[in-house]
Amino acid sequence: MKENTGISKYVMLGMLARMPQTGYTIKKWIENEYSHFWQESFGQIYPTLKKLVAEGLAVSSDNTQSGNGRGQIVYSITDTGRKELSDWLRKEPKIEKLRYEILLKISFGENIEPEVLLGHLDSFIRRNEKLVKDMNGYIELFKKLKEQDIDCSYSQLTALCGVYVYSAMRDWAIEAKKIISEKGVDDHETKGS
Amino acid sequence: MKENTGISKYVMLGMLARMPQTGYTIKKWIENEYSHFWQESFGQIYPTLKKLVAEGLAVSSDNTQSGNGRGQIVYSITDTGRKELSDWLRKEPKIEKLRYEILLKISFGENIEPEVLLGHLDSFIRRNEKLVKDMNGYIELFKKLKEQDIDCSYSQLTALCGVYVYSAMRDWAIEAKKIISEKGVDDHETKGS
DNA sequence: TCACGCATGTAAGATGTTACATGATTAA
DNA sequence: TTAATCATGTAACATCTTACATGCGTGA
Repeated sequence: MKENTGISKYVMLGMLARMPQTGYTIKKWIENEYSHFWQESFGQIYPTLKKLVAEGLAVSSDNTQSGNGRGQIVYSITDTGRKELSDWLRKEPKIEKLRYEILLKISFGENIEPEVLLGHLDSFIRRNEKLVKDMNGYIELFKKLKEQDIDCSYSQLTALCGVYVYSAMRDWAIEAKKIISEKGVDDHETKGS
Repeated sequence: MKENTGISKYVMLGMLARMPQTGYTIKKWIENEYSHFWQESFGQIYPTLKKLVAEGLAVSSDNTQSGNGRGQIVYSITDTGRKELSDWLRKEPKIEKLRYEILLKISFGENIEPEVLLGHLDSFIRRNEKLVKDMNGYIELFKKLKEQDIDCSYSQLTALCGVYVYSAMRDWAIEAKKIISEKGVDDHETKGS
């Protein structure tokens, strides 16, 4: 019973709850819509999907040679799978693992010229600006889909979270640049290497 | 040459660049000051520290029975270690791995009663409020230390980032609650289980 | 004496990524 | 015909967490 692939299992279940899908399309969804808070690789997806079937949480309709490519495998969620998913959804979420390499580098900033940090912050700002734009793009898309009676309100909420967080990151980086360039430079000079 | 323990190696180097330390104190620092953007476990720390010594990036002064406990091992960074650290600091940071379980659950929200989501968001808000408070506490502490000529400006910057991000998270969650309770409830009702 | 904090360490397992292999279809 | 995209999969490796074992010092 302790043989699951951690949370990936529930990610797959949640994706299949939307509609029957292939591992490939699940990957695409996660890349596009989820990248700002979750990521999965094929090396996780395909084995997990097989496990779901083995556990009776999904069924695979092997459409060999039907569609395109080498014969795609469409997975659908079962009732047991839906039950498993909603049980998990009820549990209080706790995993919040973030690893921001840039913050690590900033925090070790006294070991490097401030100009290097300013450079890192510049690309960080650009990256976050792009992400905010992307997220707003998704929100617009979801709004349009809603006009066609396709409801994506929950995905829209996560995109909104992206807007909030990426904007905050950008604002922080701008402020950090200001603080570093105002007083960080002479700091390093007086110390030398 | 591909035998490093990933980024943990540089985290250790950065910690030792501040002052000679034991693995235990490094863990404490990371838990307190870094938890919002990085985490390391003893299972990573101790082996990594040994590797640093093997690679000549640090030296261990084995103060057996000197301090308290079973005999602590104090590690210090070498010149080669400092060089390695600053080389790494120069490289553009890219790792940004975040896994927010709560966003996953929100995005699968249509499979559960909205009340469950509202509950998750409530504890999320409380958690972020506490974190903002903690971060502000650190900033105050760092300011006081600066009056005593102990410079923590770079750590202060990362704490500031915490303030920005956690505030954004809290604000988003408040907004999300509003959106869900305004229209999410009847949505689920019309669908049934 | 007993619990707790300090302190180090390892083994096992869980988790995750990367690189590779395969091969069909589609569009240029 | 060639490249890209669709599509599945595995093996090797890298990484990370968890649980455990050890044991001293300090204060209640």
